[in-house]
Amino acid sequence: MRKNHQHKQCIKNALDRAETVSHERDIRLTPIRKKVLELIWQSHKPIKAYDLLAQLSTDGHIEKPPTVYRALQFLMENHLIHRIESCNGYIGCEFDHEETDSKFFICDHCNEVEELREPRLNQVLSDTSRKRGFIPNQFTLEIHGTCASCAK
Amino acid sequence: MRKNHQHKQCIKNALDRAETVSHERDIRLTPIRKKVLELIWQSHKPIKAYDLLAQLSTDGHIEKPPTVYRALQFLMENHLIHRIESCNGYIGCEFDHEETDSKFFICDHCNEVEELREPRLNQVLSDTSRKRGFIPNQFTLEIHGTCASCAK
DNA sequence: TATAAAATGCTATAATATAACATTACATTA
DNA sequence: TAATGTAATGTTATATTATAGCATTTTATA
Repeated sequence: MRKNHQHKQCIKNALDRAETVSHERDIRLTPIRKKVLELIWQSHKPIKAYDLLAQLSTDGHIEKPPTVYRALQFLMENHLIHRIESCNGYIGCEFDHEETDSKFFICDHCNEVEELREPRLNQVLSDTSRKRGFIPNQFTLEIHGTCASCAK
Repeated sequence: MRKNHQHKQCIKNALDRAETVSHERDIRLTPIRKKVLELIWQSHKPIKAYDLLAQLSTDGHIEKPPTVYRALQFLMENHLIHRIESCNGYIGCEFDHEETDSKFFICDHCNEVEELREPRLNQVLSDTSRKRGFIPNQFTLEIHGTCASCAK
């Protein structure tokens, strides 16, 4: 669990940032998309598509899978969220980046995820690739283990 | 596509190695498990569970999903194959390692996958983790891009 | 051989994701 | 502002990936 962390503010920052980049890029953060983004930001644990679907549904109205998958696709294309492959879940993007990289620490105790931005690491990954004649296009790094709080 | 590569020999090496470690570790490489491993080694592209299932089935007998998923689980637990998360597919393990690391180059043109063993990279990943107070347990790295053959 | 453990067989179903087409909302410009 | 094209959403159906649970068979060993 993250310490020293005002999560309400964290959510607000994320949504504000999303609004900002949407204006900048002239893309449409529609109510559905914004709601999905907000639900994803409720925690720092990856959330699954069908959990989002359940939370989007109300007594009067049950959302259908394509609704949430389309919103997820939009949010991923615009680098506002990432998919955590090893969890089949989705997480808010913590950085304002354009690259498609996806690098995370995933705590197997509390399930929280922390995004990793480390230019030096990207450099090492690039170098390692090129040394092998491989032209990298996207790095997906998922480091499972125990986070600082859980290790105490 | 890999060059300078005698794939029949490559398959044979892999299966021989599997036999050897099975004896060493006193685990049972049963006919089903061996057949699945052999099918996985037919290429260096990740193969999907239901494609394996189809190939295991004959005119007279259709295999059921648990059969293949159990074989896959056994092979993964014993580090004989890896799951490529970003492809929902399975690939033969190219190294004789005990760690649970899973590090790959994945060519988005020919779909071939090459496993990466690079102690220095592991060191960097470990260091980066520990610097953040994260105790790593398993690295999953999937580098998508263009392989040397396809780049020519 | 008797027995326990491991492996396999089998049915059903859960969990994740997309195709295809209809409808509605929005943006642009005639 | 009406006409039009594009983007977004609604809806139904279905594809894909994976596991639970229990019965039966095989294997290892007492």
